Amino acid sequence: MTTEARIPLSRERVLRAAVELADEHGLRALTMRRLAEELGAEAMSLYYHVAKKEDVLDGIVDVVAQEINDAVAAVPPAPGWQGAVRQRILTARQVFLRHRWAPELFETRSSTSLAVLRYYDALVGLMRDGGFSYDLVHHALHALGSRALGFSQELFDPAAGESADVPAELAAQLPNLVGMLSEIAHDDPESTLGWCDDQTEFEFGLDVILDGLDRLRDPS
Amino acid sequence: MTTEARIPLSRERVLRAAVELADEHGLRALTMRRLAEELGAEAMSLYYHVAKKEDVLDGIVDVVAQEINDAVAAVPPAPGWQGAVRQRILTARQVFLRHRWAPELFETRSSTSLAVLRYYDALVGLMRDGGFSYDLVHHALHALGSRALGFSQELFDPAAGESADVPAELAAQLPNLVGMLSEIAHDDPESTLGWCDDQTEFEFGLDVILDGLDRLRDPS
DNA sequence: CCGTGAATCTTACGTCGTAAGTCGTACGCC
DNA sequence: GGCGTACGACTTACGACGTAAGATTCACGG
Repeated sequence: MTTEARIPLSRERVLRAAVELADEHGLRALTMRRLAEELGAEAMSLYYHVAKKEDVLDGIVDVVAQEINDAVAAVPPAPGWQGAVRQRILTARQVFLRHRWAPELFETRSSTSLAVLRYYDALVGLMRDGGFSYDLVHHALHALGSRALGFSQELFDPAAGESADVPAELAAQLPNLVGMLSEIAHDDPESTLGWCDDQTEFEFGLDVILDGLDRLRDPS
Repeated sequence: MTTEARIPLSRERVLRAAVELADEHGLRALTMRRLAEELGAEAMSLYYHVAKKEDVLDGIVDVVAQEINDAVAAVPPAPGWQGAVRQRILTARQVFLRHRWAPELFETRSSTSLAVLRYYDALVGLMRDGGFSYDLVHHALHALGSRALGFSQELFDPAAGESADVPAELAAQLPNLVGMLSEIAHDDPESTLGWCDDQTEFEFGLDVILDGLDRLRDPS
């Protein structure tokens, strides 16, 4: 079944296959052996093009970051610092939605991918143009956290409770939470996924922060 | 060297040892064999008290969450919804500072530890008392994200650049970032760690969000 | 035709989580 | 007191992982 002609391996091809593998089967499935198999090669052959597995992980972070930079470059900037930053971040978010495994990786990597730095550099530029001091930009980046890149870890409730039957005895211990969940479920009849729309919530949180930052700029 | 009398294993003892091991040597050192060794037992013996490694991880998340609940319970509540929430979150943060590995674990676990739910329940209660609708509380939890629990992943700059020598050619590609970093370094003579203080930044971001949320409450 | 160097494969080691089975010992019951 | 029983721990073993070391293939210029 070696019908595939004979495309030689290369760092690029390895990283591309790694991204594809993670997209389709998750980060946990991304092992050197599986990756080699996907490329029709043996595990050890990858090591000629890649230093070690960590190098692969750093590499695919960089691939995604470049994809983000390409995406934001393709969209004409919205007016106003806040519009421009908002648009940039939401555009970046689209890329993360295509690579669900990426947030976890971005957060655990201590690396500093050049592409990521370029992304941040442009973001800093937009804020400077909007009248921010370097000091405020610095605070702003910390305040935004991973939101600056376009994602915010859901660390609660994706399917919390599965709507129905909390064990009742447990529900009594969590009156406020149960109250909130039941009311949200009512008020939100045709929400997209489960009982809350990630995209809406992401934008809400983002706007709270951007509005707050806008008020902290030098009075104009 | 079996001088230790004969304390029998138990789920509790296993989880406690796991937390200790992670505290001292990091999450990566937390293997079933190492954990058993720490307890003076064999790896497979742990499986009598614990289903699998995932169970251990879920377990230590719960241990930390309980520690958080104990900590917040020991502090008399500050006045005002904003003060109370702020204090609660900063108190929780102290616990994460004692367990640096915990953020990563909280974020990757899909579990819903009862202790975590209790923490959120109380938080919801504080906001309700402050006049929030359930709907706004729901938005607020999303806006806060992991900040509600007391941490915000640093996904940039911990030692970015190491102060000195960016390769110069690279620096030219990142004018805004380089400008910001150099100025921050000047303006912040005796910062605690590196060139930016995590605690200060965490509080800054938290207050931006809390102030923003306060403005969104029903007018009182 | 034959080195030669780059690209790939083979083999092997140590570590991990854990399935399956074995063994010692404390305790209730006759 | 003797003894089955079952709880709690141990032994052995397997497959998957990352990767070190060395053997092998192959295209190409002399």
